[in-house]
Order: sequence, then structure tokens, then C-alpha cells
Amino acid sequence: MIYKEKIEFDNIRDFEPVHIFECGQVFRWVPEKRKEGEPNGQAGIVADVYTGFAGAYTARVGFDNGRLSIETSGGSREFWHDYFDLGTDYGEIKETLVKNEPKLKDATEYGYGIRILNQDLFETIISFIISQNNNIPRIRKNIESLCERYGEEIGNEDGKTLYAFPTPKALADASEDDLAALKLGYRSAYIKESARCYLEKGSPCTREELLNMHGIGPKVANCIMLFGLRDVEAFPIDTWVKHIMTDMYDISGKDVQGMYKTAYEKFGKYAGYAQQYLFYYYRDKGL
DNA sequence: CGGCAGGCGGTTA
DNA sequence: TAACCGCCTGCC
Repeated sequence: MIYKEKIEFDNIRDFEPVHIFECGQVFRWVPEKRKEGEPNGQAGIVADVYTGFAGAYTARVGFDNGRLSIETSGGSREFWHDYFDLGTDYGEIKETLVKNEPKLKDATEYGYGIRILNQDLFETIISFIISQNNNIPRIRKNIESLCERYGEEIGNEDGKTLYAFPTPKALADASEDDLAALKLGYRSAYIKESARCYLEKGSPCTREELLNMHGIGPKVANCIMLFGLRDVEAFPIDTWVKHIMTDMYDISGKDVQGMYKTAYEKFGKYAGYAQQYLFYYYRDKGL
């Protein structure tokens, strides 16, 4: 049993595992499979229990009636409090967003339990480099291949070996051929070079430093700012968000600058949260 | 077969 | 500096 510790938090509001783990911010959490005969949630996803990874730890996370229960291989209470952003009042965020832009009402109600996780920076960098021009099932698959090939073993559970996310050194030292074998496509060169840059120059902390890394452009940089550096003003514009901004504000799909401008006018300092509520709502609804 | 998936780097005008 | 274009891969 790898989940040897149990940490619980009570009276947690604005928390829903499906929303948190399926809103596109993170790729290594999966819904726990139900036994035959038990009902599933929407899209076959069990609403209450997920297993996955945070930093060097693996965990099984459940939520019921305000109680967040984390069975984990390790990590302090503070670590998990920070990871799930429990110190932030999402009720206030949603209220403020809707007050300033009533069009966000449906999206914030639909994804009411979204929280922006406090993820490891290096993992976020590599994960979003992989995400470019890619789809979610393959992004997940690519990341798991990378972990199996280059990550440290964490332990075993249910007959499966579990692996941590690779260290910067492990990826910087990876050979081109080995990376190519993982079917990462042209992203493998970006991964290797970014890992090397991370090792040599230290962890990036500004948008400019991120953009200087090979394979990181405006969209990926904004994702890293939002999910890895906790800059909740960052507003990543991907193909979905382009469609959404066109739909909501009649902005041309080519006018990305106009989209940034409108986002900051309408969503202000909470632009990053707004992006997550909108993305989750529209992707599930299919516009 | 072309088109697309949570784009980016490089080249061109 | 804006507009194209090719790109690994997999799935439709």
C-alpha cells in the first residue's frame, strides 16, 4: 500500500475533483475506476475519487460533503494545502468575476469546483511544451512515457510501478534517439533543450525568460505563468479560447491582441481564473 | 486522402 | 511585424 499517510481538510468549499482535474491544467490525475455495476458520473468519470501525482508524491484524493481526503505516499499537510490552493477564496473570485462580467455566470456555475493547482514549475514547463499542437489523450500518454522512461520509481500500487516526473538533469541528459522512441515528435528537441536551459540558467521566473526557452511561445508561456508560477492574471489563448472570445465578444479569430485586451478589460486581475471557467464550460458543452 | 489537436520556429515581404 | 508554412504523431 503506497498510500501510507492520510491527510484530511474539513469545511472546504468551491472544490470538485472532476472540475479540478479535467479542466486542462494538469495531466497526471485519473478518475479511479468503479467496480462493475456502480454508476459513473458524466462522461463515465467518477466524480469523487482521483489518483495521480503531485511533485514527488502520489495520492488518492476524495471529496465528500466538504471533506477533502488525501491518502498519499508523502508530503506535509502544508504541501497539500498549497497544492490544492486551499488558502484562496474561490467564492469571492467567482462573485467578483460575475459582477464585472455577467456573461461569466453560467461558466462559473458549471465549473464551480475549479481550483488552480500549485504545480511543480519544471513539470509544468515540460508538460505544456508537450501540449502544443497536440490533443489531451496523447499529451497524457506522452507524459506517462516520459515518466516511465526517465522518472524515479515511487513504488508499486495495484500491480503497477509508479514513476515521479523526471528531473531536469534526467531530461537534459536524455539521448535524441531515446526521446524520439517515445513518439514526442518535434517536441523532443524542445524538451531536451529546455531541460538543459533550466539546469544551466536556473528556474525561469518571468515571461521573458520563458519565451527565451526553445519551444515556448506566447500560449505555452502563459500556461506556465498561470499553472507553474501562479500568475493568475495570465490568460492563455489556445484554439478553444479563440473560439470562445469570438463567440462572446465577436472578436476576429486572427486578432489575438484584441483578445488579450478584452480579457484584461473584462476579467482584470482574475483573467487566469476566468480562462479556466470558460475553457472547462465551453469544452464540455462543445460551444 | 486531408484536417485537426490547448503552437512554435523560421522564413518571407 | 505580420503573414505564411512545415512539422511528429495519431485519430477521424
